[in-house]
Amino acid sequence: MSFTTTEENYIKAIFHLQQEDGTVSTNALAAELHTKAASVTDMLKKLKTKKLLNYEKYKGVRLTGEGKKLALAIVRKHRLWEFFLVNNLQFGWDEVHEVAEELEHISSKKLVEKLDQFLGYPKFDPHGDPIPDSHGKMAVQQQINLIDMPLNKMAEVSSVGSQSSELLDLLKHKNILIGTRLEVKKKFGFDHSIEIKIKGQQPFTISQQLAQALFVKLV
Amino acid sequence: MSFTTTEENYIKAIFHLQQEDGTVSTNALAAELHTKAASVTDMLKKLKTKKLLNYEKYKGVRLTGEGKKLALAIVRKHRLWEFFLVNNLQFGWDEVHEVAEELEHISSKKLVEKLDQFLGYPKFDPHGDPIPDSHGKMAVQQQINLIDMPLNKMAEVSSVGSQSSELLDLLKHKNILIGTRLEVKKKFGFDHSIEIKIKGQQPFTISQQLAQALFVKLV
DNA sequence: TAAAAATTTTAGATTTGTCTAAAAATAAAT
DNA sequence: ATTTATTTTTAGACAAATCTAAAATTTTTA
Repeated sequence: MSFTTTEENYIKAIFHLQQEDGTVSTNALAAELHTKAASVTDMLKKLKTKKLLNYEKYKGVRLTGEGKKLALAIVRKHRLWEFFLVNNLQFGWDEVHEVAEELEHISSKKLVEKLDQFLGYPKFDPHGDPIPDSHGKMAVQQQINLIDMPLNKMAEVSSVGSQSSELLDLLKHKNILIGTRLEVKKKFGFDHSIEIKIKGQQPFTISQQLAQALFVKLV
Repeated sequence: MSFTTTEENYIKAIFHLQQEDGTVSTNALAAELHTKAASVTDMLKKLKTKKLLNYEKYKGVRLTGEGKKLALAIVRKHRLWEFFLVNNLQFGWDEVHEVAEELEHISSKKLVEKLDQFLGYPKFDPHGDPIPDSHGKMAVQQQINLIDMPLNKMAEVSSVGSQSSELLDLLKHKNILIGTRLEVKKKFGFDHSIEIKIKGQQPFTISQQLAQALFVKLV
Protein backbone atom coordinates (compact mmCIF):
# COMPACT_ATOMS: atom_id res chain seq x y z
CA MET A 1 0.00 0.00 0.00
CA SER A 2 1.34 3.42 -0.86
CA PHE A 3 0.14 6.87 0.07
CA THR A 4 0.04 10.34 -1.40
CA THR A 5 1.99 13.22 0.12
CA THR A 6 -1.31 14.70 1.29
CA GLU A 7 -2.36 11.50 3.01
CA GLU A 8 1.02 11.25 4.71
CA ASN A 9 0.75 14.83 5.93
CA TYR A 10 -2.61 14.08 7.51
CA ILE A 11 -1.24 10.99 9.26
CA LYS A 12 1.75 12.91 10.55
CA ALA A 13 -0.40 15.78 11.81
CA ILE A 14 -2.77 13.40 13.63
CA PHE A 15 0.21 11.62 15.15
CA HIS A 16 1.63 14.85 16.56
CA LEU A 17 -1.73 16.16 17.80
CA GLN A 18 -2.76 12.93 19.51
CA GLN A 19 0.43 12.92 21.60
CA GLU A 20 -1.16 15.71 23.59
CA ASP A 21 -4.86 15.12 23.30
CA GLY A 22 -5.50 11.43 22.81
CA THR A 23 -8.18 11.96 20.21
CA VAL A 24 -7.93 14.67 17.62
CA SER A 25 -10.76 16.98 16.55
CA THR A 26 -11.60 17.92 12.99
CA ASN A 27 -10.99 21.61 13.67
CA ALA A 28 -7.63 21.02 15.33
CA LEU A 29 -6.51 19.08 12.27
CA ALA A 30 -7.82 21.75 9.92
CA ALA A 31 -5.85 24.39 11.79
CA GLU A 32 -2.67 22.29 11.85
CA LEU A 33 -2.86 21.62 8.11
CA HIS A 34 -4.03 25.10 7.11
CA THR A 35 -7.13 23.72 5.47
CA LYS A 36 -10.87 23.67 6.15
CA ALA A 37 -12.90 21.36 8.38
CA ALA A 38 -14.92 20.10 5.41
CA SER A 39 -11.73 18.97 3.64
CA VAL A 40 -10.58 17.19 6.77
CA THR A 41 -13.85 15.28 7.06
CA ASP A 42 -13.48 14.07 3.47
CA MET A 43 -9.93 12.92 4.02
CA LEU A 44 -10.73 11.18 7.30
CA LYS A 45 -13.33 9.08 5.53
CA LYS A 46 -10.79 8.13 2.94
CA LEU A 47 -8.07 7.27 5.46
CA LYS A 48 -10.58 5.22 7.44
CA THR A 49 -11.18 2.95 4.44
CA LYS A 50 -7.41 2.51 4.28
CA LYS A 51 -7.45 1.34 7.92
CA LEU A 52 -5.01 4.00 9.05
CA LEU A 53 -7.35 5.48 11.63
CA ASN A 54 -10.47 4.95 13.69
CA TYR A 55 -13.04 7.55 12.92
CA GLU A 56 -16.68 7.90 13.93
CA LYS A 57 -18.40 11.04 12.86
CA TYR A 58 -18.56 13.80 15.45
CA LYS A 59 -16.30 11.69 17.72
CA GLY A 60 -12.84 12.73 16.57
CA VAL A 61 -10.07 10.49 15.31
CA ARG A 62 -7.18 8.26 16.48
CA LEU A 63 -4.57 6.41 14.49
CA THR A 64 -4.70 2.62 14.29
CA GLY A 65 -1.56 0.54 14.78
CA GLU A 66 -1.01 0.72 11.03
CA GLY A 67 -1.45 4.48 11.11
CA LYS A 68 1.07 4.90 13.91
CA LYS A 69 3.53 2.72 12.07
CA LEU A 70 3.22 4.92 9.01
CA ALA A 71 3.52 8.10 11.10
CA LEU A 72 6.69 6.84 12.74
CA ALA A 73 8.17 5.94 9.37
CA ILE A 74 7.54 9.48 8.16
CA VAL A 75 8.93 11.06 11.33
CA ARG A 76 11.98 8.80 10.99
CA LYS A 77 12.62 10.00 7.47
CA HIS A 78 12.06 13.63 8.40
CA ARG A 79 14.55 13.52 11.27
CA LEU A 80 17.17 11.48 9.43
CA TRP A 81 17.12 13.97 6.57
CA GLU A 82 17.39 16.87 9.03
CA PHE A 83 20.41 15.20 10.58
CA PHE A 84 21.96 14.77 7.13
CA LEU A 85 21.29 18.36 6.12
CA VAL A 86 22.90 19.78 9.25
CA ASN A 87 25.75 17.34 9.77
CA ASN A 88 26.79 16.64 6.20
CA LEU A 89 25.51 19.51 4.08
CA GLN A 90 26.25 22.27 6.59
CA PHE A 91 22.76 23.63 6.80
CA GLY A 92 21.88 25.65 9.90
CA TRP A 93 19.62 23.69 12.26
CA ASP A 94 17.03 26.45 11.90
CA GLU A 95 16.72 26.17 8.11
CA VAL A 96 16.22 22.46 7.51
CA HIS A 97 12.59 21.99 8.41
CA GLU A 98 10.98 22.94 5.07
CA VAL A 99 13.41 20.86 3.03
CA ALA A 100 12.87 17.86 5.30
CA GLU A 101 9.11 18.28 4.83
CA GLU A 102 9.70 17.45 1.17
CA LEU A 103 12.33 14.76 1.63
CA GLU A 104 10.24 12.83 4.16
CA HIS A 105 7.87 11.78 1.36
CA ILE A 106 10.49 9.99 -0.73
CA SER A 107 9.24 6.43 -0.68
CA SER A 108 12.25 4.12 -1.07
CA LYS A 109 12.66 1.91 2.02
CA LYS A 110 16.16 1.04 0.95
CA LEU A 111 17.09 4.71 0.81
CA VAL A 112 16.05 5.25 4.42
CA GLU A 113 18.02 2.29 5.69
CA LYS A 114 21.13 3.20 3.69
CA LEU A 115 20.89 6.80 4.84
CA ASP A 116 20.54 5.73 8.47
CA GLN A 117 23.62 3.53 8.11
CA PHE A 118 25.56 6.29 6.34
CA LEU A 119 24.75 8.73 9.14
CA GLY A 120 25.82 6.23 11.82
CA TYR A 121 22.37 5.43 13.24
CA PRO A 122 21.86 8.78 14.98
CA LYS A 123 19.46 8.80 17.95
CA PHE A 124 18.52 12.49 17.93
CA ASP A 125 17.99 15.06 15.21
CA PRO A 126 19.51 18.57 15.23
CA HIS A 127 16.53 19.94 17.15
CA GLY A 128 17.08 17.38 19.90
CA ASP A 129 14.11 15.23 18.91
CA PRO A 130 14.55 11.43 18.95
CA ILE A 131 14.78 9.60 15.62
CA PRO A 132 12.65 6.41 15.46
CA ASP A 133 14.71 3.37 14.48
CA SER A 134 13.66 0.98 11.72
CA HIS A 135 11.20 -0.70 14.11
CA GLY A 136 9.69 2.62 15.16
CA LYS A 137 11.40 2.71 18.57
CA MET A 138 12.67 6.03 19.89
CA ALA A 139 15.24 6.73 22.55
CA VAL A 140 13.75 8.56 25.50
CA GLN A 141 15.52 11.71 26.38
CA GLN A 142 15.43 12.81 29.99
CA GLN A 143 14.76 16.37 29.06
CA ILE A 144 12.71 18.83 31.05
CA ASN A 145 11.12 22.12 30.26
CA LEU A 146 13.36 25.09 30.99
CA ILE A 147 10.55 26.66 33.03
CA ASP A 148 10.78 23.70 35.44
CA MET A 149 14.55 23.81 35.94
CA PRO A 150 15.87 24.25 39.46
CA LEU A 151 17.97 27.40 40.07
CA ASN A 152 21.74 27.44 39.62
CA LYS A 153 22.05 24.03 38.00
CA MET A 154 23.95 23.74 34.72
CA ALA A 155 21.71 22.59 31.88
CA GLU A 156 22.14 22.06 28.16
CA VAL A 157 19.52 23.03 25.59
CA SER A 158 18.43 19.80 23.93
CA SER A 159 15.32 20.60 21.93
CA VAL A 160 12.80 23.27 21.04
CA GLY A 161 9.06 23.10 21.32
CA SER A 162 8.30 24.10 17.78
CA GLN A 163 9.91 24.87 14.49
CA SER A 164 8.10 28.16 13.93
CA SER A 165 10.34 30.63 12.17
CA GLU A 166 9.44 33.28 14.74
CA LEU A 167 10.84 31.08 17.49
CA LEU A 168 13.97 30.21 15.56
CA ASP A 169 14.45 33.88 14.80
CA LEU A 170 14.22 34.82 18.44
CA LEU A 171 16.63 32.08 19.50
CA LYS A 172 19.13 33.17 16.89
CA HIS A 173 18.89 36.75 18.16
CA LYS A 174 19.40 35.64 21.74
CA ASN A 175 22.26 33.37 20.67
CA ILE A 176 20.66 30.24 22.06
CA LEU A 177 21.40 27.02 20.15
CA ILE A 178 20.89 23.32 20.67
CA GLY A 179 23.79 22.46 22.96
CA THR A 180 24.01 25.88 24.59
CA ARG A 181 24.78 25.57 28.32
CA LEU A 182 23.00 27.83 30.74
CA GLU A 183 21.80 28.23 34.32
CA VAL A 184 18.51 29.61 35.60
CA LYS A 185 19.41 32.37 38.11
CA LYS A 186 16.00 33.69 39.10
CA LYS A 187 12.29 33.17 38.49
CA PHE A 188 9.81 36.04 38.52
CA GLY A 189 6.36 35.08 39.71
CA PHE A 190 4.72 38.18 38.31
CA ASP A 191 4.97 37.24 34.63
CA HIS A 192 6.72 33.86 35.00
CA SER A 193 9.73 35.20 33.15
CA ILE A 194 13.10 33.77 34.16
CA GLU A 195 16.62 35.11 34.27
CA ILE A 196 19.24 32.88 32.68
CA LYS A 197 23.02 33.01 32.45
CA ILE A 198 25.18 31.71 29.64
CA LYS A 199 28.89 31.40 30.42
CA GLY A 200 30.82 34.48 29.31
CA GLN A 201 27.67 36.57 28.89
CA GLN A 202 25.68 38.89 31.11
CA PRO A 203 22.55 37.28 32.59
CA PHE A 204 19.36 38.20 30.76
CA THR A 205 15.65 37.63 31.06
CA ILE A 206 13.45 35.54 28.81
CA SER A 207 9.67 35.37 28.71
CA GLN A 208 7.50 32.55 29.99
CA GLN A 209 6.54 31.71 26.41
CA LEU A 210 10.15 31.34 25.34
CA ALA A 211 11.14 29.34 28.43
CA GLN A 212 8.29 26.92 27.77
CA ALA A 213 9.51 26.40 24.23
CA LEU A 214 12.94 25.26 25.40
CA PHE A 215 13.84 21.80 26.68
CA VAL A 216 17.09 21.10 28.50
CA LYS A 217 18.88 18.25 30.13
CA LEU A 218 20.95 18.45 33.28
CA VAL A 219 24.68 18.09 32.79
CA MET B 1 7.52 30.22 -10.67
CA SER B 2 7.24 26.67 -9.44
CA PHE B 3 6.11 23.50 -11.17
CA THR B 4 4.37 20.26 -10.35
CA THR B 5 6.16 16.93 -10.56
CA THR B 6 4.06 16.11 -13.62
CA GLU B 7 5.02 19.32 -15.37
CA GLU B 8 8.68 18.70 -14.62
CA ASN B 9 8.43 15.18 -16.02
CA TYR B 10 7.01 16.52 -19.26
CA ILE B 11 9.80 19.10 -19.56
CA LYS B 12 12.45 16.49 -18.89
CA ALA B 13 10.98 14.07 -21.43
CA ILE B 14 10.80 16.75 -24.11
CA PHE B 15 14.38 17.74 -23.35
CA HIS B 16 15.63 14.17 -23.84
CA LEU B 17 13.56 13.56 -26.97
CA GLN B 18 14.53 16.79 -28.68
CA GLN B 19 18.24 15.97 -28.38
CA GLU B 20 17.64 13.46 -31.14
CA ASP B 21 14.76 14.86 -33.14
CA GLY B 22 14.75 18.63 -32.85
CA THR B 23 11.01 18.88 -32.49
CA VAL B 24 9.02 16.36 -30.52
CA SER B 25 5.72 14.83 -31.57
CA THR B 26 2.71 14.33 -29.35
CA ASN B 27 2.78 10.57 -29.82
CA ALA B 28 6.49 10.30 -29.02
CA LEU B 29 5.88 12.15 -25.78
CA ALA B 30 2.87 10.01 -24.93
CA ALA B 31 4.96 6.87 -25.40
CA GLU B 32 7.85 8.23 -23.34
CA LEU B 33 5.57 9.21 -20.47
CA HIS B 34 3.32 6.14 -20.67
CA THR B 35 0.26 8.28 -21.15
CA LYS B 36 -2.18 9.09 -23.95
CA ALA B 37 -1.86 11.60 -26.78
CA ALA B 38 -4.93 13.50 -25.58
CA SER B 39 -3.37 14.04 -22.16
CA VAL B 40 -0.19 15.29 -23.80
CA THR B 41 -2.08 17.85 -25.86
CA ASP B 42 -3.73 19.22 -22.73
CA MET B 43 -0.44 19.52 -20.90
CA LEU B 44 1.35 21.13 -23.84
CA LYS B 45 -1.26 23.89 -23.88
CA LYS B 46 -0.70 24.45 -20.21
CA LEU B 47 3.09 24.50 -20.46
CA LYS B 48 2.85 26.89 -23.39
CA THR B 49 1.07 29.46 -21.24
CA LYS B 50 3.92 29.08 -18.76
CA LYS B 51 6.38 29.96 -21.57
CA LEU B 52 8.34 26.75 -21.16
CA LEU B 53 7.83 25.62 -24.74
CA ASN B 54 6.82 26.66 -28.24
CA TYR B 55 3.81 24.74 -29.37
CA GLU B 56 1.58 25.13 -32.45
CA LYS B 57 -1.08 22.54 -32.85
CA TYR B 58 -0.24 19.69 -35.19
CA LYS B 59 3.34 21.07 -35.45
CA GLY B 60 5.06 19.39 -32.53
CA VAL B 61 6.90 21.07 -29.68
CA ARG B 62 10.31 22.50 -28.66
CA LEU B 63 11.49 23.89 -25.36
CA THR B 64 12.10 27.61 -25.00
CA GLY B 65 15.25 28.90 -23.30
CA GLU B 66 13.32 28.92 -20.04
CA GLY B 67 12.22 25.34 -20.65
CA LYS B 68 15.76 24.17 -21.33
CA LYS B 69 16.97 25.89 -18.21
CA LEU B 70 14.37 24.04 -16.16
CA ALA B 71 15.18 20.73 -17.87
CA LEU B 72 18.88 21.15 -17.11
CA ALA B 73 18.12 21.95 -13.48
CA ILE B 74 16.13 18.72 -13.19
CA VAL B 75 18.79 16.65 -14.95
CA ARG B 76 21.38 18.20 -12.66
CA LYS B 77 19.45 17.16 -9.57
CA HIS B 78 18.81 13.66 -10.93
CA ARG B 79 22.47 13.01 -11.65
CA LEU B 80 23.78 14.55 -8.44
CA TRP B 81 21.45 12.36 -6.42
CA GLU B 82 22.53 9.29 -8.41
CA PHE B 83 26.12 10.14 -7.63
CA PHE B 84 25.28 10.48 -3.95
CA LEU B 85 23.38 7.20 -3.85
CA VAL B 86 26.20 5.24 -5.44
CA ASN B 87 29.21 6.94 -3.91
CA ASN B 88 27.98 7.66 -0.41
CA LEU B 89 25.07 5.32 0.26
CA GLN B 90 26.56 2.27 -1.47
CA PHE B 91 23.74 1.71 -3.90
CA GLY B 92 24.53 -0.28 -7.02
CA TRP B 93 24.67 1.93 -10.12
CA ASP B 94 21.89 -0.15 -11.65
CA GLU B 95 19.40 0.48 -8.83
CA VAL B 96 19.47 4.24 -8.37
CA HIS B 97 17.37 5.43 -11.28
CA GLU B 98 13.91 5.11 -9.70
CA VAL B 99 14.94 6.76 -6.43
CA ALA B 100 16.58 9.61 -8.32
CA GLU B 101 13.36 10.07 -10.28
CA GLU B 102 11.74 11.02 -6.99
CA LEU B 103 14.61 13.03 -5.53
CA GLU B 104 14.99 15.18 -8.65
CA HIS B 105 11.71 16.93 -7.82
CA ILE B 106 12.80 18.26 -4.43
CA SER B 107 12.66 21.99 -4.97
CA SER B 108 15.22 23.61 -2.63
CA LYS B 109 17.90 25.41 -4.65
CA LYS B 110 20.09 25.57 -1.59
CA LEU B 111 19.92 21.81 -1.19
CA VAL B 112 21.21 21.24 -4.71
CA GLU B 113 24.16 23.59 -4.27
CA LYS B 114 25.09 22.18 -0.86
CA LEU B 115 24.82 18.64 -2.19
CA ASP B 116 27.01 19.48 -5.18
CA GLN B 117 29.60 20.97 -2.84
CA PHE B 118 29.40 18.00 -0.47
CA LEU B 119 29.96 15.60 -3.36
CA GLY B 120 32.97 17.59 -4.61
CA TYR B 121 31.39 19.02 -7.76
CA PRO B 122 31.35 15.74 -9.72
CA LYS B 123 31.34 16.04 -13.53
CA PHE B 124 29.79 12.65 -14.38
CA ASP B 125 27.16 10.47 -12.76
CA PRO B 126 27.56 6.72 -12.12
CA HIS B 127 26.18 5.90 -15.58
CA GLY B 128 28.85 8.06 -17.19
CA ASP B 129 26.46 10.88 -18.07
CA PRO B 130 27.64 14.46 -17.55
CA ILE B 131 26.18 16.46 -14.64
CA PRO B 132 25.16 20.02 -15.56
CA ASP B 133 26.80 22.62 -13.30
CA SER B 134 24.82 25.38 -11.58
CA HIS B 135 24.79 27.36 -14.84
CA GLY B 136 23.56 24.38 -16.87
CA LYS B 137 26.92 23.69 -18.51
CA MET B 138 27.96 20.07 -18.99
CA ALA B 139 31.42 18.64 -19.57
CA VAL B 140 31.71 16.98 -22.95
CA GLN B 141 32.91 13.46 -22.78
CA GLN B 142 34.89 12.18 -25.72
CA GLN B 143 33.04 8.95 -25.71
CA ILE B 144 32.17 6.88 -28.76
CA ASN B 145 29.72 4.11 -29.41
CA LEU B 146 31.17 0.68 -28.85
CA ILE B 147 29.97 -0.34 -32.32
CA ASP B 148 32.31 2.29 -33.80
CA MET B 149 35.43 1.27 -31.89
CA PRO B 150 38.50 0.31 -33.88
CA LEU B 151 39.75 -3.25 -33.34
CA ASN B 152 42.29 -4.14 -30.68
CA LYS B 153 42.30 -0.79 -28.91
CA MET B 154 41.80 -0.73 -25.16
CA ALA B 155 38.59 1.08 -24.20
CA GLU B 156 36.75 1.77 -20.98
CA VAL B 157 32.97 1.62 -20.68
CA SER B 158 31.87 5.14 -19.76
CA SER B 159 28.11 5.21 -20.17
CA VAL B 160 25.06 3.26 -21.25
CA GLY B 161 22.44 4.28 -23.76
CA SER B 162 19.47 3.75 -21.51
CA GLN B 163 18.48 2.84 -18.00
CA SER B 164 16.03 0.13 -18.98
CA SER B 165 16.09 -2.66 -16.45
CA GLU B 166 16.37 -5.21 -19.26
CA LEU B 167 19.62 -3.60 -20.36
CA LEU B 168 20.97 -3.34 -16.85
CA ASP B 169 20.05 -6.95 -16.29
CA LEU B 170 21.91 -8.08 -19.37
CA LEU B 171 24.98 -6.05 -18.47
CA LYS B 172 25.02 -7.50 -14.99
CA HIS B 173 24.81 -10.99 -16.45
CA LYS B 174 27.66 -10.32 -18.86
CA ASN B 175 29.65 -8.70 -16.06
CA ILE B 176 30.02 -5.38 -17.83
CA LEU B 177 30.12 -2.30 -15.59
CA ILE B 178 30.91 1.38 -16.00
CA GLY B 179 34.70 1.37 -15.91
CA THR B 180 35.10 -2.12 -17.37
CA ARG B 181 38.03 -2.25 -19.78
CA LEU B 182 37.70 -4.21 -22.98
CA GLU B 183 38.90 -4.57 -26.58
CA VAL B 184 36.88 -5.23 -29.73
CA LYS B 185 38.49 -8.27 -31.37
CA LYS B 186 36.23 -8.86 -34.38
CA LYS B 187 33.16 -7.44 -36.12
CA PHE B 188 30.65 -9.63 -37.91
CA GLY B 189 29.00 -7.96 -40.87
CA PHE B 190 26.20 -10.50 -41.05
CA ASP B 191 24.36 -9.39 -37.93
CA HIS B 192 26.67 -6.55 -36.85
CA SER B 193 27.49 -8.43 -33.69
CA ILE B 194 30.98 -7.90 -32.26
CA GLU B 195 33.40 -10.03 -30.31
CA ILE B 196 34.89 -8.37 -27.27
CA LYS B 197 37.55 -9.36 -24.76
CA ILE B 198 37.77 -8.39 -21.12
CA LYS B 199 41.11 -9.02 -19.44
CA GLY B 200 41.17 -12.35 -17.65
CA GLN B 201 38.07 -13.63 -19.44
CA GLN B 202 37.41 -15.58 -22.61
CA PRO B 203 36.33 -13.39 -25.54
CA PHE B 204 32.60 -13.41 -26.16
CA THR B 205 30.12 -12.02 -28.63
CA ILE B 206 27.56 -9.31 -28.02
CA SER B 207 24.67 -8.26 -30.24
CA GLN B 208 24.46 -5.11 -32.33
CA GLN B 209 21.73 -3.81 -30.05
CA LEU B 210 23.87 -4.23 -26.95
CA ALA B 211 26.98 -2.75 -28.59
CA GLN B 212 24.97 0.30 -29.61
CA ALA B 213 23.83 0.78 -26.06
CA LEU B 214 27.40 1.01 -24.75
CA PHE B 215 29.64 4.05 -24.89
CA VAL B 216 33.37 3.86 -24.28
CA LYS B 217 36.37 6.10 -24.19
CA LEU B 218 39.84 5.17 -25.41
CA VAL B 219 42.42 4.73 -22.70
C1' DT C 1 -4.19 14.36 -56.33
C1' DA C 2 -7.75 11.95 -54.14
C1' DA C 3 -8.56 8.20 -50.95
C1' DA C 4 -6.69 5.74 -46.97
C1' DA C 5 -3.95 5.74 -42.90
C1' DA C 6 -1.91 7.80 -39.14
C1' DT C 7 -1.58 11.50 -36.00
C1' DT C 8 -3.37 15.05 -33.26
C1' DT C 9 -6.95 17.68 -31.15
C1' DT C 10 -11.53 18.42 -29.07
C1' DA C 11 -15.40 17.20 -26.21
C1' DG C 12 -17.03 15.24 -22.35
C1' DA C 13 -16.27 12.27 -18.26
C1' DT C 14 -13.51 10.74 -14.03
C1' DT C 15 -10.57 11.07 -9.81
C1' DT C 16 -8.25 13.61 -6.14
C1' DG C 17 -8.13 17.12 -3.01
C1' DT C 18 -9.97 21.24 -2.19
C1' DC C 19 -13.59 24.92 -1.36
C1' DT C 20 -18.23 27.53 0.22
C1' DA C 21 -22.65 27.44 2.03
C1' DA C 22 -26.10 25.15 4.35
C1' DA C 23 -27.71 21.43 7.41
C1' DA C 24 -26.99 18.43 11.36
C1' DA C 25 -25.06 17.27 15.71
C1' DT C 26 -22.83 18.43 19.95
C1' DA C 27 -21.52 21.56 23.69
C1' DA C 28 -22.29 25.73 26.43
C1' DA C 29 -25.08 29.03 28.71
C1' DT C 30 -28.94 31.15 30.51
C1' DA D 1 -34.13 22.21 29.88
C1' DT D 2 -34.38 25.14 26.21
C1' DT D 3 -32.01 28.36 23.63
C1' DT D 4 -27.61 29.80 21.74
C1' DA D 5 -23.13 28.96 20.10
C1' DT D 6 -19.76 25.97 18.32
C1' DT D 7 -18.25 22.12 15.84
C1' DT D 8 -18.77 18.87 12.31
C1' DT D 9 -20.77 16.90 8.29
C1' DT D 10 -23.19 16.99 3.82
C1' DA D 11 -24.12 18.79 -0.72
C1' DG D 12 -22.60 20.75 -4.67
C1' DA D 13 -18.85 23.01 -7.25
C1' DC D 14 -14.04 23.60 -8.92
C1' DA D 15 -9.14 22.85 -10.70
C1' DA D 16 -5.59 19.52 -12.08
C1' DA D 17 -4.37 15.63 -14.59
C1' DT D 18 -6.04 11.97 -16.69
C1' DC D 19 -9.02 8.98 -19.83
C1' DT D 20 -12.17 7.36 -24.07
C1' DA D 21 -14.44 8.27 -28.21
C1' DA D 22 -15.16 11.14 -31.93
C1' DA D 23 -13.74 14.89 -34.99
C1' DA D 24 -10.11 17.44 -37.35
C1' DT D 25 -5.73 17.65 -39.53
C1' DT D 26 -1.65 15.98 -41.66
C1' DT D 27 0.86 12.39 -44.03
C1' DT D 28 1.17 8.51 -46.93
C1' DT D 29 0.06 5.83 -50.74
C1' DA D 30 -1.94 4.34 -54.71
